[in-house]
Amino acid sequence: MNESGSLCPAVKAADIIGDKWVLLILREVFLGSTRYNDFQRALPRISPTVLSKRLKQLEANGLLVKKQSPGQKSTEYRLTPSGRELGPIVDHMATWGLRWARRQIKEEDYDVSSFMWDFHRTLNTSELPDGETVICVRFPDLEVWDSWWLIVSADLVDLCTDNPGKEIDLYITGTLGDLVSVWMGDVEIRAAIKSDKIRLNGESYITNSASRWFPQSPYADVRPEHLVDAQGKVRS
Amino acid sequence: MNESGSLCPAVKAADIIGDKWVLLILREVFLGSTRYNDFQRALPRISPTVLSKRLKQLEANGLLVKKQSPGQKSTEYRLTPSGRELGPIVDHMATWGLRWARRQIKEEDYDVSSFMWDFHRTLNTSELPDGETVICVRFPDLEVWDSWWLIVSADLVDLCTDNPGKEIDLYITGTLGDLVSVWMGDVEIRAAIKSDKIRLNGESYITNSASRWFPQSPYADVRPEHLVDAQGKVRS
DNA sequence: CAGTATCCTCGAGGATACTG
DNA sequence: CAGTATCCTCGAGGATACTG
Repeated sequence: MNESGSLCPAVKAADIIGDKWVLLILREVFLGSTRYNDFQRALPRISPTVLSKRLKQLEANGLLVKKQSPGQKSTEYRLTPSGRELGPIVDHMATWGLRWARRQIKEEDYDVSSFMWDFHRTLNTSELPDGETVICVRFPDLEVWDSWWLIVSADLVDLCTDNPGKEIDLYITGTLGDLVSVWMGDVEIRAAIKSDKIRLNGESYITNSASRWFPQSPYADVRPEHLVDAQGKVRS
Repeated sequence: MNESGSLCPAVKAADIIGDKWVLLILREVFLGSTRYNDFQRALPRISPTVLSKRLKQLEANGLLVKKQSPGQKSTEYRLTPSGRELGPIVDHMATWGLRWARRQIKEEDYDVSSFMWDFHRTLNTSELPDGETVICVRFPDLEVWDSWWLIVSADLVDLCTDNPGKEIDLYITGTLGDLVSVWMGDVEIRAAIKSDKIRLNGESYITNSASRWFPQSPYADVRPEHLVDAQGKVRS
């Protein structure tokens, strides 16, 4: 971006904001992130190099300013008036994504690693018993990365691809597609269990409360149709 | 784009529209372009490969549909409802560009070839005499591409980088920066001539009417401040 | 905490010629 | 007219380790 040398304002604007990461970084800023590590944490696997580069570009293009937080040594990225005026674009993009891109998501987009990352982040720990719960997720349809372990405590969910060697409290078994369907809210977990798409093996006090702790996308209950009516804003 | 495999709608949306060419192609569609060659003509040097690829992606992502025009053999790209909903984004982007990106345009963006391309497209031929007028533009500050020829007739302006060997009716001489300033509307042509930034040599009936035929950006008279008040829409 | 440095790969895209 | 095919280059970005 920014190398086209065009004198047309629209082309220039497309140069500046026509980039996936730029859009997502701006969205994070509007959602409240201000620091380098905020972005790194929030953005799915952006590399430090690319994040650094994009932040510099956003600064050079006058959408963000970098400043020291008063009294502290941490640096903050803040929106300039010019950047702030992109709010409607970012907002509209997120709304549009909710209304349309959801249907665009196809089987080939199901990447088990990013799914498991989302999955482990959205587990409702408060509905699981106190103490440590160890969950093993198994995908019989996959040849590699077919087993994952979640070590759940009150405030932390650890995701492992290697067997941690602990006693397993619960096994979740199902194809990637079926687990995604439930996670996305297209199929209810109870229905998936009933039709034997997903199997839960473990203590009944865990399996019986599945509909309360089973992870779901933040957008799972936002059906596109609802969104249209409600004109809802997007929060991640 | 589209390879991230993310299940987050906002990321998916950024994947789909977070691309310079996608944004510019959509803008063209909103401005009325429907055919491959329309886009090729309107978009500054998009290569046929990239244009073809982006159109396919836009189709695959459900923003455009490709169809045969009835009774004819030409194919048209038309907006789907999903694509149509991106109108506000494209509109806002163009407005934003007008308000902010104009100031972002820096000396290093001045590429003489793209400037001359814009320059030759915006020459007001109707204010020049009937018949052929040959104009030579010279940039004393450039070492390469320092001379350009425009062969102007009523309905056609030809841009050449080689001396066509015709008799020159008018010489325009000035630095790239000064010519850009006038073209962008930051400096009036009469003022530039008065201060000797730009020199016109030729028949007085041409030089005297410079303010009528001298090329200007379509955005030259849209001062950012005006745009704020008027909430104007962008037309290229 | 907020990045930079380094190395490496691969694929995007430019140029050009060609085609139903 | 609406693209495709081919070839080539170069630079974007991933991974990883390191730093004031």
